[in-house]
Amino acid sequence: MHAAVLRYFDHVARHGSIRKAADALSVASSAVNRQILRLEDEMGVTLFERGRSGVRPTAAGELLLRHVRETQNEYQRTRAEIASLGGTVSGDVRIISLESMLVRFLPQVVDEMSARHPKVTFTVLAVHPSEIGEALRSGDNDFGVLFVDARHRGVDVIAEFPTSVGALMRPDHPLAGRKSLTLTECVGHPVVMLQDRWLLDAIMAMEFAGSGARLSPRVVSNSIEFMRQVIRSGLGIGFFTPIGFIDEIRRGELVHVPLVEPGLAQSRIGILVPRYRRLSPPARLMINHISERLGAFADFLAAPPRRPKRRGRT
Amino acid sequence: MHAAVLRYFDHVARHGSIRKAADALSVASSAVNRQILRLEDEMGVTLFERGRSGVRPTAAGELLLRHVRETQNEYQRTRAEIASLGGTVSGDVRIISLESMLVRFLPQVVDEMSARHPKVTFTVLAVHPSEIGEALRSGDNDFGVLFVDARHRGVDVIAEFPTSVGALMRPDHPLAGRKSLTLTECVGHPVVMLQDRWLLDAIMAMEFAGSGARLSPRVVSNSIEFMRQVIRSGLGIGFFTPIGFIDEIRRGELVHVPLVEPGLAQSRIGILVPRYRRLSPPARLMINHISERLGAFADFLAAPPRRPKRRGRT
DNA sequence: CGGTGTGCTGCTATTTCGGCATCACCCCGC
DNA sequence: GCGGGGTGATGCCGAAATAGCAGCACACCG
Repeated sequence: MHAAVLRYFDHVARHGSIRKAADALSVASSAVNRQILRLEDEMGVTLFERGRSGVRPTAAGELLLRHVRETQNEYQRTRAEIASLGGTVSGDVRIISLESMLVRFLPQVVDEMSARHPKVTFTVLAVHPSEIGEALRSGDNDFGVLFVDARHRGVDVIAEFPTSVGALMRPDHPLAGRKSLTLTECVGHPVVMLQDRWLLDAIMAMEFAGSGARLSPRVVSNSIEFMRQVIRSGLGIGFFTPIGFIDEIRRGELVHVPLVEPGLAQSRIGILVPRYRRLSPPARLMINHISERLGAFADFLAAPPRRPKRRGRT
Repeated sequence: MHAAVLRYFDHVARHGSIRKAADALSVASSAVNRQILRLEDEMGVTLFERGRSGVRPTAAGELLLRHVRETQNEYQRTRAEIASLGGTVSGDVRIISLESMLVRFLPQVVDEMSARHPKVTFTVLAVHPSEIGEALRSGDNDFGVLFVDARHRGVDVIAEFPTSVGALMRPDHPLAGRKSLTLTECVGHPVVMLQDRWLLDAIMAMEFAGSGARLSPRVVSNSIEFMRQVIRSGLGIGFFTPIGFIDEIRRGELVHVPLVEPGLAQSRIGILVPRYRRLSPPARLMINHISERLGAFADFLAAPPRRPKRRGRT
């Protein structure tokens, strides 16, 4: 429905090059070039600065770019809404997430949603904490499953759940019997650490650094899967939210002891949506589903993991 | 830049007929028809119900229509924003207004703005009070200069000014010397009245009706210009905000005595914008200018003509 | 100095689009 | 019943917009 020049313009801006954009679009570069020139003529201003190694949007180009991308996003959302009139929910749901949610939680939720609504597609991306703000505001994503951070602006938290960040260890670890722990109590026990600023949010990094606790990292990695194996081998304690390890905890292979550090106790995982963004029907369904599943986990964690009795939902 | 089918689709919905829309667009009806058919094929749903006497949007059509119109509005706003980068402000400012503002106030403001920014065009419409909500929410208009009414939802009041609704009369009228009046004090004096629900807002109609004051209307009309002449002839008292008669008041040809009826004292004229609407640069300028001029009038009315004082406002 | 990258531009083929005439249908008034 | 005027849909054809190909001019780099 929308003119091809919208896609061309968007791609050129993304690739920073007319030829690369044309390549990605599978059209001749001359076609893309002429559309851009015609567009500039229509607008009466230059939209790209021509450099020796490509093009870069001018101020006017940025403005028009915002309009073009918003139009494309709204078009997709409108199509999904129209399709949902016929009873079948369809469209693409775009989620940005904490890495820890990508390990167990979101795959399961996506699987369930996908079975229930076969025509819905999913795009789930892990984002670097520094890019969260831009990723939410750009309009490219529907919502995020992230740590709630008051520093985010222009973002609404439409559901949040307490997460007990805690020490993850084998059941035969000396500290495994404790009901709760402080970081200082962990001093002396070997720990496994995450790579800086990734996986765990910057808030937690600050808390760990500011607590004054001297933890001796035996293993450092940025792979949660690697960490999982390391902790199961008994090489040390890991500090995580339990969500990525829910299966091991249920099976009794790992024990999660909540930390009672004052700052960490308030950690919350929330569903964050860009303010003023209209959500597509599948996005709304997905949010409902994630909320439900997160609530179930919160219930499970509130009840002692000794007895793996099922709380409520299926 | 945008595909022609957007305009076609919008016009067809507005006119309720493909042929009429094609006529308004100055294209053959077959062209418009084919574009609509192609659009429906692309969407996979019927967008119009074909009736005996034209077409009517289906639910899916309404959804797409909203997207199309929003896209067109945002495009105009974006163009104005790009144009303002070059220093010259341009674009169309769409205002809905009280009729009383159209008589003296807005023409003057438009004239001043038009002189300062020659490339800005203006669309100023008087709207029936019952249509204010829709007119603001439809996205077709930038803002309204209207009585502030708490019943409006989804609308932000970004500036408001007290208006002293009062009795308008010749200087030689028996009541002309008063500092203030109540409606009951006007009983016995002939008055000229406005036609119901028009010009004066519904609030005021309620107030007039509920005050129990029995006023004898000698002349009833819906034309402010006609009222102006009638009052100047001394046929009676009129009840208006002074804005439409500011020239006569300044020249001493008419006197405006504020009413102290409890409900009426709180009347305010405000600049109302649809919530979440991004304003184009000329619209912002126009709002600033109107605010300034309204503030000047408020000052003029607060202090007798001999001593004009300024209240801070830019 | 050629090699590779960039954006731009004639030329030509193809696709799309618009205009005209026409058809089929429906409703209303005579 | 029967035109007349209204509607949207279609076939045909010319015009306009678009895309593809090849090539140009320029800038960088080793």
